[in-house]
Amino acid sequence: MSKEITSRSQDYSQWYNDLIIKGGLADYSAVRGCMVIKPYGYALWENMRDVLDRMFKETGHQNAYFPLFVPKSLFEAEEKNAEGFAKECAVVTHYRLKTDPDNKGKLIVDPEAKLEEELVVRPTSEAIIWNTYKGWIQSYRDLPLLINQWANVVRWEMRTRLFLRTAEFLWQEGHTAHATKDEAIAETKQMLEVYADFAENWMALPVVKGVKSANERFAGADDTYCIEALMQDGKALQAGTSHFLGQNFAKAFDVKFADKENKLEYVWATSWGVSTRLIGALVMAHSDDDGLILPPKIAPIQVVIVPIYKGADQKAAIDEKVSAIVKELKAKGIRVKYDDNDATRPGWKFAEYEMKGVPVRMALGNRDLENNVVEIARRDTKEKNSVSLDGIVDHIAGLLEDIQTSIFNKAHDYREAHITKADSWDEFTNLLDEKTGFISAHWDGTPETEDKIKELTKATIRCIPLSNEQEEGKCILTGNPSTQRVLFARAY
RNA sequence: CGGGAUGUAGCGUAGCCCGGUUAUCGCGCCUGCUUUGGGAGCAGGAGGUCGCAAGUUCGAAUCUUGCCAUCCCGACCA
Repeated sequence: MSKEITSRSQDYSQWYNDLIIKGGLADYSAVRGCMVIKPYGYALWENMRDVLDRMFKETGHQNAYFPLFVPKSLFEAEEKNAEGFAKECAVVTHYRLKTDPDNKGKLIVDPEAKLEEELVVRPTSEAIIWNTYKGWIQSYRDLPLLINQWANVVRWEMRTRLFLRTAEFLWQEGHTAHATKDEAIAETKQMLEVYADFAENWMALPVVKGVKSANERFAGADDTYCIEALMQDGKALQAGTSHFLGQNFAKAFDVKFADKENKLEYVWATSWGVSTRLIGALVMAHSDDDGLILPPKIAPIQVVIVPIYKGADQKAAIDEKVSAIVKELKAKGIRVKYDDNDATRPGWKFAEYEMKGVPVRMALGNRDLENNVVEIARRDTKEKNSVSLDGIVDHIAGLLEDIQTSIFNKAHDYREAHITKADSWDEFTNLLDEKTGFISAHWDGTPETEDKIKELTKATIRCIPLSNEQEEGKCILTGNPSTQRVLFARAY
């Protein structure tokens, strides 16, 4: 078995899978298209979830939980939404098995137990939630209604990839109801800012904030705002979306409220979500050929301490020193692991924690104790230094901040270097094939042109950046007049 | 659902073309001793319906047919 992580130049897809499996985040499962998130990967998700959850609550949201199953009649109420997801829905048709009379020890679906109405396993929860909101909202005093749910959803994808696209995935979905259009739009934009803040300041993942074109918009939304990230292979990844749903769901589910003048109005809606896909984004944005590189702020283990010793006496001396350091680090809120497992040797541990992306490693042996120092290695640059044990805790705290900033800057520099303007079709296609990344180009604004470009190049419009400057130009494909550049890329 | 490939121990594989003792090798696993500053060494050991089924044959991992599963490339997608 190869102990090396496959070189990214050879096979990016293989590189990505190796990172996740060898980094201990997840495994393929026995179920088609589904994955098992292992404890280390789940700890990472929990850290991300905790930060996001706090941000949601700080912006006035509450958590709730809605059913996994959506009756088909409810699911189809909002036509565009239903159509958009129809092709990837898992459907429950029966509620019982029975023993197979012809095949001992086997079970068959009991044909007697067919459901009157099929249940759709939620691919997203707008339908069941808006059906519920109908009963919760009567007056403007009930608004705004600001709810988030942490849940799993199922989308029966043809082809799957660990974290990026699995048949079942974990996510959060916010669903809000508002009295006015402006308030709903403000909510949509606010949550986009929350996502961008989380991506950049916690995941060290630089993102472009923007609006989707009509083709890429969420089924049932009037506008889809998104954050787009760039992976190290030059492909874009949608990292989060925030939808302004207009009154589409209110009308589909007949959710009206009495305003101050006692007039009945449909409510205005938003929904927004991020998923375990963010972990995939993290992996592809920061890792190198030696394994994962996790941002300190969300890494399950921020510091690992590896003892190096011969015999019980040396071990005892190291244990004593380390327990004092661990206590101090924990007091500062630093997540530290002392790996004194005697079954594996130091070299093994070094490689192991590098693959897991632990930001800082301390190695402490007899030699160090004599000199009152410790060897500190940072994962991102692989620099190793001998550092005095006096004031070590402050040094580590500073180092963690440095690493957080440093990996953000590295990803940011890469992203900035891969946003390129194209002003002719040849330039556009060459950039896509040779340089990759985001291509900033003029587009005539029609879905037909976007489709044609996708057909010819596999590139899609990732977003129309919010910070876009208005600029006269000609569409890259048709030459028709255009007022602004949009970002194209090949995407996951 | 179209195109391509692959199924041999927990993982990765040799053997298949050209049928013939007890199915190869590495990693991992178990026991013991020695080790421990970058994936340890030695010794011993356990582990197999060769994807499933039928056929050809004295004899099938190997040939034939059917089925199943998985992976890769498309279409679809957070």
